[in-house]
Order: sequence, then structure tokens, then C-alpha cells
Amino acid sequence: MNLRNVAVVVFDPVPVFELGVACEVFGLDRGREGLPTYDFAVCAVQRRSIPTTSGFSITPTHGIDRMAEADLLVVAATPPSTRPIPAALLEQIRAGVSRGAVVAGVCTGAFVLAEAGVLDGRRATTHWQHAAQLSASYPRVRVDPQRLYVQDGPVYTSAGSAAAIDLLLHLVREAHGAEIANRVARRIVVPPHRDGGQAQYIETSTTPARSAEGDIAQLLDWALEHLDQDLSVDHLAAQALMSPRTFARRFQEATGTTPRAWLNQQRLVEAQRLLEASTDTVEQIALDSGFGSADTLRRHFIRVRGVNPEQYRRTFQIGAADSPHPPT
DNA sequence: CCAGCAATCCGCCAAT
DNA sequence: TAATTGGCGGATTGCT
Repeated sequence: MNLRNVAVVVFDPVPVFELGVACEVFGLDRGREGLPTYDFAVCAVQRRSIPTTSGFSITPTHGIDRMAEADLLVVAATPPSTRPIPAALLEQIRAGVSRGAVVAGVCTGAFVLAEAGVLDGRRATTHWQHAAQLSASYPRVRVDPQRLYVQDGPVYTSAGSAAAIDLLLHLVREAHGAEIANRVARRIVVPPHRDGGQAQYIETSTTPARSAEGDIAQLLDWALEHLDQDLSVDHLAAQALMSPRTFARRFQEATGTTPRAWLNQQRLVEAQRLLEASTDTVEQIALDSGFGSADTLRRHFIRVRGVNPEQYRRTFQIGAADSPHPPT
């Protein structure tokens, strides 16, 4: 994916948080830190002062014609009152998909993508409060409210507000690799725990935070530092001072996945980083990231990324453009 | 790609 | 009594 030019579309009222996330990830010049820079624009149908969800107003600098230049179109959350959606805007979205751009619907932005028709037959998610309505209004969209974010081809959607971060970082990872995505994540101080390459498979937690989450969070930090070691469930449980059975339950509650699945995700992200940043052999990288052998790493890699480690490395070391797209 | 085998996961339940 | 714990066994996953 070539990702240089990003356009965000906002409506009335402008969702402050979602717009802020997009600005934080794509709208700041971090070129001095060796991170990618973007042509970034906030667009709206009418270039006038638009009220936000929090009482103040902003004035977009661009109209929706600006969307035609973008590699990535981010559609911010839209209240159901924003109807009808201007035909010219829907046309920009359809045209974007046709010419190979990527579109991302954040939160209720999925409704706009659905209205444009680019979600027909595709999987998508949205804020859990609106999932039923999305499904009812657009029967051709396969709504999965359990995911933090969902990719289907060039169309991405994310659940509630905070999942926008996970989605946009995922896009950064696809375009620029795990190393860059991790650095951006660190820069905006997002904890790495949901930052696995497969965060879209983590179920959104509806259970309230429990005190045990702190213990698990500590353990996750510890495990990330020791990925190359034998991290069996028994070892992890001992480290967390719990019985294996209780540990497994706590882990589920805190992360939404099982220990093994989480470890595999984290190890895969580490392997990706090493493939990009080092010239070590795949065998060595497999050992350093905690996979028992190059063969094991290869199988996990193909399953998640759709290409083998050698191909992935070549893509990122020669041309920074055109990252492989995993089949969905 | 397969087979053999170990680790893992999860429902169940007795004990706290 | 209600909630939590943790051991057990069988089905499954997934490693070598």
C-alpha cells in the first residue's frame, strides 16, 4: 500500500476524538524522527465553520474534491441525523475504491461507507450501539460487532472511539511495517498490549475492568521482554503467582484471547520488526522472537500476513511502497 | 503434507 | 448461600 496522502471527511457535528486520532497519527510532521510524513487534509462538504461534539467549532480547509487525491480516505463518525449524505461525497468514496485507494470508516462512519455501497457483501464493524441498525439498514453488509476493527479488501471499519487508534495504527503497519507502527504507537503512548498484528480478532470487552487486570498487564509487560524464552502457560502462571487455571481465566478476562494466541501475535509482530530491521537469517529471527524453528515462524507468518517471511522482508527492504495485502 | 505426540483450552465440579 | 478457586479429563490445537 502506498500511503502518502490522507484525507479525513467530517460532518456536522465533528467528532472531536475520532478526528483527533486521525490528526495524531497522520496529521503531525514527525519527519525529524524518521517517521513518515503525509499530505493531510480535513475535508467537508461545506467549507464553513462546523460545530463539534464538544461545543466549539472548526473550519475545514478543504472541500470534498480534495478526496480525489488521497491514498487513504478516513470517514469520521457521523450522527444518524446527517441524512441524506450528499451524493457527491458518496461518489468520491466509490471513486476512491475504484482507483485503488483505501477507505476507513471510523465508528459510525461505517454507515457512510454502507450508503456509498462499498460495503456490499463485505464484512464490517461499527460501534456496538449501532451494530443492529447498520445490519438492518444495509442487509448486504456483514456486520460483526465483536471486532475492534475489520478489514475486507480495501475497506476498513472500526468499532467505538478508541478502536480508531487500533485501526489507524494497523493501516500504518500495513503501509510502513511493524517497526514504524510500533514507534508511532509509542510516540502517542498507546500500550502495546492490543498492538498485535491480529488486534482485529480481539473481542471488544464489555465486562468492567477488574483489579486482576493490573496483575495481567504487568505480566504482559514482562512477557514482551522475554519473548525468546519458553513461555508456557505454566511458566506464565508461576510468574504471575497464580495457578494455571486461574491464570488462564484472568488472562481471558483481561485480553480477550488465550495466552498462546496472544503470544503468537506478539511474537509475530517482533519477527516482522526483525525482518525489517535486521539482516539475520529467518532461522535466527525465529529463535529470537520465540518461535521454535523457521518452519514454525513461516507457517504463522503465512497464515496472518499471507506471504512468507522472505517475501515480506524483500518487500520492505527494497521498495517501501506496496506492502503485500493479506487475503481476507 | 503427514503422523505422532505434547501442550493448550474449556467445561465441569468439589472445595474453599 | 453466593462467589471464587483450582484440579481433572477430554477434545482440540499445533509443534516437531
